[in-house]
Amino acid sequence: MKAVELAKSYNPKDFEDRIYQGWKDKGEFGPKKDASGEHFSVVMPPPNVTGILHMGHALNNSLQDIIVRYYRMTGRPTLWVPGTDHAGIATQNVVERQLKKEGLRRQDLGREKFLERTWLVKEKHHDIIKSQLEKMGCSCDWEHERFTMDEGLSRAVREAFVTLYERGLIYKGKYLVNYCPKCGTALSDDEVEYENMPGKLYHVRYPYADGSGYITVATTRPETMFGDVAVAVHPEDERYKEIVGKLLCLPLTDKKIPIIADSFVDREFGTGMVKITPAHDPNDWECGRRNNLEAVNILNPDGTLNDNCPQKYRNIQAVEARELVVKDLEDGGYIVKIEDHAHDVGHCYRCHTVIEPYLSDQWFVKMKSLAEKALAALENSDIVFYPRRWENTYSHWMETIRDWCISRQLWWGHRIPVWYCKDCGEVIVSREDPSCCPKCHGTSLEQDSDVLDTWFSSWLWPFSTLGWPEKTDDLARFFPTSTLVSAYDIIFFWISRMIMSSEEFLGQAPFRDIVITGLVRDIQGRKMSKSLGNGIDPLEVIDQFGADAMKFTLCYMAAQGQDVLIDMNSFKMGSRFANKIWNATRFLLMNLEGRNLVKVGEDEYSVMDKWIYGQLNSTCLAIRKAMEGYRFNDAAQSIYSFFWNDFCDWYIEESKQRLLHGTDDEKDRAISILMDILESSMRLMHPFLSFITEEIYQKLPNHDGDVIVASYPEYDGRRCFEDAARLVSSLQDVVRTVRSVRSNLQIAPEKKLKVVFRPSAGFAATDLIRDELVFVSSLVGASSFIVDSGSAQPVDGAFPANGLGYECFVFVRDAIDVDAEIARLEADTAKAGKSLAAVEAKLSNEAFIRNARPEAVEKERAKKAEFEEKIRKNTEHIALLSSF
RNA sequence: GGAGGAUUAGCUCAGCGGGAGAGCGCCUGCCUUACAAGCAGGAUGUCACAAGUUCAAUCCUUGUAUCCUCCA
Repeated sequence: MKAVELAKSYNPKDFEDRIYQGWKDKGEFGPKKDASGEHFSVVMPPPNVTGILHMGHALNNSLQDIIVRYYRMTGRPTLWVPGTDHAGIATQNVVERQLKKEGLRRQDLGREKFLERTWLVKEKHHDIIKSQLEKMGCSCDWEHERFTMDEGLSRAVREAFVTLYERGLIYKGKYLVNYCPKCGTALSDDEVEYENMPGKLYHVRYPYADGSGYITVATTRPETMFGDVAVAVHPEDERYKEIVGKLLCLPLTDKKIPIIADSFVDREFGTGMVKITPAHDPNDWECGRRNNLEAVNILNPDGTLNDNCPQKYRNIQAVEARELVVKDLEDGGYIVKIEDHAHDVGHCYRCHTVIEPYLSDQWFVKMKSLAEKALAALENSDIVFYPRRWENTYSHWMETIRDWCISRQLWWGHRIPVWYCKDCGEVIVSREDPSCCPKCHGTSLEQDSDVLDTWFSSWLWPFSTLGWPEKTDDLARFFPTSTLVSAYDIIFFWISRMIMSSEEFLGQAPFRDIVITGLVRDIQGRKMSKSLGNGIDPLEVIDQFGADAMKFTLCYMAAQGQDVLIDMNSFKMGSRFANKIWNATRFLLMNLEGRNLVKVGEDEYSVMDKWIYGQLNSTCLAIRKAMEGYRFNDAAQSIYSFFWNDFCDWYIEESKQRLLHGTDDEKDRAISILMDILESSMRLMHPFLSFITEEIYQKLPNHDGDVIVASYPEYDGRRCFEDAARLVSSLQDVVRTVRSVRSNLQIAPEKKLKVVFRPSAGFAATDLIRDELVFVSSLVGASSFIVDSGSAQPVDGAFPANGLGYECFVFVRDAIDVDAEIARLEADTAKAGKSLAAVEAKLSNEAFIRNARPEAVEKERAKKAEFEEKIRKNTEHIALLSSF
């Protein structure tokens, strides 16, 4: 057999793109036609089509890719559906910003032209996103790619809307919505972000209508007083019991408003009296509804005061009107005082403009019955969150859910499938575009101008992408999906709603396992954001370290649900590991020269062979368990320590003896086992380091097809080789002990010394050490390594060291720092003394002997013996050293 | 106001009812014929604080402190 040449250093750019293209060309990402068993399917949380993927996407998609590749290799029919989201407001904002640079508004183009332009922007950004996902190595099935405004998904949106309407779950109503004046649209409650901001609290006198004095109310927004319809006090507030029902004069107007009682009033806040402005405050809105109060809207859609206000203030922006109103109130003697007052102000989650509560016509979904089904799904364990603690958050949201405002005053999105007949006023809600009014047969129909909230399409994602409402094969085969991986910031927006829609339309949960990842933050724990400039571009990471290094590092750091704090340097970890894999492979492939691969039977295994196979085997088990619990960091750590610490540091090192100096037969057997482990390792590591393992796998003489579709190594209970594990562990201990002596004495590596190894009677690894004498000698730099089980060898003048069940004597004649070594031994003895005292205290405690598990007691006894031996030997060694 | 999370090595973080861990960083020595992106050795911790449960607590319970997030 010929050696295989590998480039001298690991350079992911040499092969990552090529490998990805190869997988794509061969159609490896789609579900195998002949795969059997339970399906495994995942839908990718669709990124906003106008966004560039950030590290959060990298984390999320890396984890999905790991899961998907893992299950694909276990042989299950596996599907990962990619796609993008039309992101109504965000995308429309992008296009409007472009227009603004050209001095245009969307109205100048008109709806149709504007949408044409938006589609172009969408296409461009979509291509960027797709190429980013490809660069990352995501093994999603591009044949199944979807976009929320695809024809099929649009049909699903209509089906959902009309079905809900038919079930009486959709209604249009006057409602106080969160209105973003900049985006010009209503927002759902969840799309409002609150931020504590400085403001003022104005204490204003409202005189009694009968002239008998005045009361004082506190408000942060005096300009809304023209919309006041009442002043409320707490019903149990003793101070104000007498005045409930009295009328007040609204200053600056000739309006009369009553004093009412409502328990939502906070008695401690301000004067304990609040003005009620139902059209401009959510709490007041609720209060107004409870008390049958009119809602007086005082704003125009552009944020100026309207005709419900006195002439003087009309058509002035609210902020300016406030100053004017305050001045007039002051002039009229109505202001008692003005205090600084910080309070939470709602901002648009897209453009961060201050939200204005605004009374308007909107479409809503009644959420109560939907939420009940979604809650039941959790109670029945149809869905499970990883980690579990998110289940509380989910239930709480479901229990306190409010109706969902789904209309948006935008152009980019799914048009609401409602038409109004201009002739008879009939409202038509239809799956198909109607050509005439079903009631009067008039043909002048006008479609509702609003579009639906983007989440109204993405909440259907797990089944709309599989063809729903059609009864497709995909739907039958891959629904419900298996696992959803998402960050916690969209549990409410998206995850919860998917569960509701799926329960409502398909009668089952859309997925079982919900994996909630942390957020990616910078090294100081701050969110990565454009304004801070602390973002890390995944493409830059890939450029610098490779996609495998990025994925492995993220996986290694993604402890269940914890935020991931990273900087550029973090990725060195994955990069070094990949380099290690590369070089270990390079070494092994070099050694193929002139060799024949042979089958080595289990009965021919050496202890070291058994050990490495056992380590491989237990790693398989560890990974399986980690994957089942979505403990990605555990899986990554298992792989890392197996490949690097076990395979490279010990097994390959041990093999070198035979590889370099063995007979042909020994060399053949050595390389055969090495190649076998390497081949298994590539399969084992492939989900976590996909490109490098494929690149290497293709070069292995013992490979079969592509690793991406190879079978995943399975745990085999019969191949644990626990005895070998114990023996090798002892051997490693001996090596470390001698090395430590040398290192402490600063003996140069090239200086070979005689070592006498003196095992105590019970030491199990004596035979192994005899068998591995050459290996052990080379590792400890011994000129001769004498196993002295009968204590026959003189050790006078040798430097002593002890370990678990043995002593070593290193023959070193050069000047050594005896004092330092004595000090070290004394410290060690003191530490052992402490440990011994603790153990003895335990053992002399009757309660411990009585109550503790027998194994625990046994272990303590063993520890006691161990510490005693250590102290005894240390004492001897100190004496020995003192005589130097 | 409610809920959740965090507090372990210099940094970022795992972990666990019975002898404190990883990566990075640091110190020392090595270019040992795969890898200096490497190898070997080493130092560093009242596991936030206080009570309780337990034979045994870094781990479980409660409280306190500090920090973070979400919801209202």
